[in-house]
Amino acid sequence: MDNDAPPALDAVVDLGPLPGLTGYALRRAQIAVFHDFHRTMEAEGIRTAQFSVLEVLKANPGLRQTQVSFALGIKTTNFVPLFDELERRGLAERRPIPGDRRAKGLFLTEAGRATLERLEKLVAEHEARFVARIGAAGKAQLLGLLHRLTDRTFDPDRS
Amino acid sequence: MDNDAPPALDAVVDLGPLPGLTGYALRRAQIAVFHDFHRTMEAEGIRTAQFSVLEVLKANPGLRQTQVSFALGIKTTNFVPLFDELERRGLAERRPIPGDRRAKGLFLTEAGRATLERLEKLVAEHEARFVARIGAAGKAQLLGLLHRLTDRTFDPDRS
DNA sequence: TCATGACAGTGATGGACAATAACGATCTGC
DNA sequence: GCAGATCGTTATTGTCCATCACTGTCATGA
Repeated sequence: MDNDAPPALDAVVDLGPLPGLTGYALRRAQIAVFHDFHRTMEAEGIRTAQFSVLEVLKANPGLRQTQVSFALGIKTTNFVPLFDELERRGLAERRPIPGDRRAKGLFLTEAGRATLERLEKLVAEHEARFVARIGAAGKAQLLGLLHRLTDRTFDPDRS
Repeated sequence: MDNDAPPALDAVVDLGPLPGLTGYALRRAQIAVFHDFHRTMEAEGIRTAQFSVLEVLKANPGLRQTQVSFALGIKTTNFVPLFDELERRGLAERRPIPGDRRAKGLFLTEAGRATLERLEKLVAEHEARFVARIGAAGKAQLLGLLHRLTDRTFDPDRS
């Protein structure tokens, strides 16, 4: 008897202290949520960072690149190709800023506004799936805790 | 009159619906926590994935690569160089498994065990910083909520 | 006025991390 | 003993984040 058990790839593995670590739990949850987000947005071909840029543009038309990328915690360097893509797809655009020829103001296009409306519906459904899991109260609690964690954990920036 | 105000790079920017989205809040928190982790581990030169592997090995000596990577949600493909590095640094090792010449069992070395003990102290301090922010009860709540979010959001795997 | 330094945006590049495709060696079941 | 699955590996690709170096523009003050 006794085969030594064919190793069962999904055998129960003791993760030790990992499940009790904030960072580990956060990472797993973030992966799960983003995975759902990506699947939700698959048809539209929009990724998280792109979506967040569109939202910021909607709320603050005319901001310069520096401001948008700073607000979202994206290096301006990396922001460039990200926005290039949005511009290439006709969802947003750079316009010259009257008083400063270095800077460029960022705006949604009409197509961008329309697209964003569709996206927001999808995001609402996406979000609803999580509320279904933890309840509205749970979500409120979660957001509160996360904000307390995030808020100035370290100084965010350029020295 | 009226200068149009020098744009103030950290001017208040309206993030629209983003702060209310689970995924956005999670991402920001995760970045903050990992940033702290990286700074904490900087001296030891250990990254999150490596740490998690070491912990799993400590809790389950002799597991095969497939099992460890599956348990941690890492593709075996990507697991290889990760473990190579741990082996190169003498913290862990692959050993042949008696009944199966394809498979390799993974173990901590003595050095690995010693290192891990130091790491765990650092991680405890790291963790304590967050408990200081949200309290022990807050952390318990947070972990509970995160687990409920994570747990089978989508089917976890291959296929 | 013009030289210097700061600033906005861009390009090129590299590291960490995830995913896919394909392969050699080995095991398993029929 | 052969077909098909499994284990580990290589190679390759794409995304994300970071650093460095550069251009063009501005602002200041000597």
